[in-house]
Amino acid sequence: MMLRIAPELNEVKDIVSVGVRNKWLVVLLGVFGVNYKGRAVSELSCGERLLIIKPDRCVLIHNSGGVNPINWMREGSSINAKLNDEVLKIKVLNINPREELVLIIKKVSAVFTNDFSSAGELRVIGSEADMARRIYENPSIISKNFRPVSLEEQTKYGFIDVLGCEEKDYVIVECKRYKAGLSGVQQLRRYVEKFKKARGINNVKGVLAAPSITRNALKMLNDWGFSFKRVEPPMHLIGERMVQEKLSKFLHENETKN
Amino acid sequence: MMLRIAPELNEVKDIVSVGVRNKWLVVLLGVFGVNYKGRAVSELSCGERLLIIKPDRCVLIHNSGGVNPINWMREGSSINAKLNDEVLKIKVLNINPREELVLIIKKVSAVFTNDFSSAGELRVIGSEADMARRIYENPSIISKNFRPVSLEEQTKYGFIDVLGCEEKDYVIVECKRYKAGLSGVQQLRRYVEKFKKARGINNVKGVLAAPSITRNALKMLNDWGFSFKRVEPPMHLIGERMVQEKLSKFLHENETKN
DNA sequence: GACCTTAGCGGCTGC
DNA sequence: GCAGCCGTTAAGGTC
Repeated sequence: MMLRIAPELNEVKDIVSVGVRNKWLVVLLGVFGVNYKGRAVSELSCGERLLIIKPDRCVLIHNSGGVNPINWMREGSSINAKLNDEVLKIKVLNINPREELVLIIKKVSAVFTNDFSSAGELRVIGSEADMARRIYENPSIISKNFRPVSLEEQTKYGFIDVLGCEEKDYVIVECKRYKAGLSGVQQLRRYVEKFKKARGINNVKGVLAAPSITRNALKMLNDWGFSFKRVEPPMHLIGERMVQEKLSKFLHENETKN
Repeated sequence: MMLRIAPELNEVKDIVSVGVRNKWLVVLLGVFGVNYKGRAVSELSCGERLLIIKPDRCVLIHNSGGVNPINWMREGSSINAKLNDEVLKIKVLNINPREELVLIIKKVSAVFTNDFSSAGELRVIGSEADMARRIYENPSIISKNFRPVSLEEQTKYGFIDVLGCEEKDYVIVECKRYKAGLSGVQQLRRYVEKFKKARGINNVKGVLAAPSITRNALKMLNDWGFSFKRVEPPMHLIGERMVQEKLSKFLHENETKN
């Protein structure tokens, strides 16, 4: 572990170099500007920012607000620090795609490096896939006669969340976790059209399943002869009223399925 | 500024509380688990992680790899730390939407808090809007007879990147910065259809402008009678061969336009 | 506030 | 590797 408060830039250079070499975590709070050139070109004028270099050698530069970094480089970059002309220049390179990030560091309030071991994965409930699975397992959500056939059926034009039938008709269900918008309708439309064409049939219904839908999207849906099915968001099952026991059970079931 | 290496949890509590109260930056490297409940539900088992609380009170939890946080809360959350049963519990709350994040901290390697002033914004060149502007200003990119009429024209169904005409026909251009896919075709299709309907006309062409296009997307584009126009990515202008002077000029022009 | 879109999207999955 | 798409998407703009 290494740490300096208000260090000289040559000390910073050493700490960053050690951290990068050892694949440790590096955290630096300081004043610097950033130039990026790669998938776009960006310029970030000098100011107080937080620099993070992770063991996997991805680089994050954070402003004082916002969830997303204002600049970043993805994992596997090569990182080089060098002192010149009263500033510390950190150059970060990636190939494929070729990208370059340059930090011009003028002043550092604090810099820190330490081992940072990797830890377990996240488990999430309430995704679109959970929603599709719920429909698959409780087909009456869609209609009395709905009989699900497959889940996340792969096609060349994307995958169909739930495919099923209703008496003699095929039914394609597209799920959206929250309010459905135009793009959801377009997606459904694409699947229905391609499905009809691929099988040379015409009796294919389209259903958009979501907790709600925007006005425009509903209009478009109707224009195309599809229907909207109001479905509780995937979170519904695990809402406030749900007891902890149920949650654990759900989590466990979910886990065993993956 | 406050800092502790391998602190006791009660010290951590104090530092976090001070940092949050003063709207400072808080950085903590330690061993903890995270539970999130809000737009979804997630469970993150105990492990070594990096916690960041920003002055705007957004909260980031990072694993040792990856650009994105593994858990987070958006700005404006309320944050409360309390010691109980040999662990430090940090509860983060947001309303609208109602979300809750709970950290169970078992061990801390380092914790740090410091003022973190906000700094300037990022300037980016090479966006889709830049691409549309280039076409608007250099209409021959689309065709000899293309006459642009408007840029980013707003409609109820999304905005049209470039609208123009070719002799007696209207032309709607949808730009994509990189390889265009199915959704770009669908977008174009939507704009063309709605435009036709809104004006009660039929002579509307659709052009998808991008550096390249996927096979499926091209097929769909052709099926719908639209055309593909290969256009250099917005980065082209500012590629390797471009001298620094030109870049500065471009940056400056861009600036004066915004 | 509703709605739509982009993003240096990131990251995952299936082929 | 390409292709398509979800995401606790985030963030920004317009109506």
